[in-house]
Amino acid sequence: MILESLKTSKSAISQDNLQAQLGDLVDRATIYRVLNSFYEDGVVHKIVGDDGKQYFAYCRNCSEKSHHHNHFHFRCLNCGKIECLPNEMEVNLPEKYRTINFNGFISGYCSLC
Amino acid sequence: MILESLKTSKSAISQDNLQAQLGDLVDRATIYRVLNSFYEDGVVHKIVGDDGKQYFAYCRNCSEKSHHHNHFHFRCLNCGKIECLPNEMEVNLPEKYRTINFNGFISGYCSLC
DNA sequence: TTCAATAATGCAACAAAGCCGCATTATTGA
DNA sequence: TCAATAATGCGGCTTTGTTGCATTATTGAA
Ligand SMILES: [Mn+2]
Ligand SMILES: [Mn+2]
Ligand SMILES: [Zn+2]
Ligand SMILES: [Zn+2]
Repeated sequence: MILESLKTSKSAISQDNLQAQLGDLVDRATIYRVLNSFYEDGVVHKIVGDDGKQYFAYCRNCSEKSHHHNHFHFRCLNCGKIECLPNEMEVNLPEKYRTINFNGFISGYCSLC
Repeated sequence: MILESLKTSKSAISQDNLQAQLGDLVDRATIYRVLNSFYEDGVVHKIVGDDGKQYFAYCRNCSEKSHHHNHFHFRCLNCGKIECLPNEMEVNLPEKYRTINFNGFISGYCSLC
């Protein structure tokens, strides 16, 4: 059920989001565990929002081995939607620096709000 | 004292960071309040790390009215330093979207680690 | 099919980060 | 000088996320 929600959702979703969908069918801890194992298995990517919360989005344009997650995410301060922005980014790190995790996040107002 | 720490620190710092410097001279809640009022007054900028924590960095290349905070921050997973990366970024938002807050964060390993 | 080994879940507790109300203390300025 | 205002400490509270442990479910070899 969680995988289905992730697949069909257009936006990145968080635990409380899923909890609202599932009610008390599934425990809080289980949702977190499932999301984390999806993340470890490369099924979803994880973003930490500027609200300090973790969001998860189904990997769509990723092959098994090569993931492309260097895009920004947008959160509308009014309607709350979290979107993946299309453009993949490149960031110039200083010499010899190595990226492990990219976390690009912008909050603001979407076209409807 | 908090302002002094922010001014002299080369990296963005968090509450627990300051607490370690100040000991129990200043209460936890007060540190948060001071940091937030600096932020509201445009004295510092605030970044939410991919560890979910808030970091604050003294505004260095900002004028009173125009701030330039569209840069990434880097956290070394080994030594823990948080740096402002020099390059200012531009992100293409979809039509009619408006940016309120930019939060670029990369974690990885620095040149020394 | 059966049943022991393994995995997933629920429940409760816990920790970290951050915020807020309220009483107290400090600062300001008329 | 002292009343008004602001800053602080303390305690409690919420939210987010994790973990230990007992229970339940699933798996797969005999
Ligand atoms: Mn991916
Ligand atoms: Mn600034
Ligand atoms: Zn919106
Ligand atoms: Zn380092």
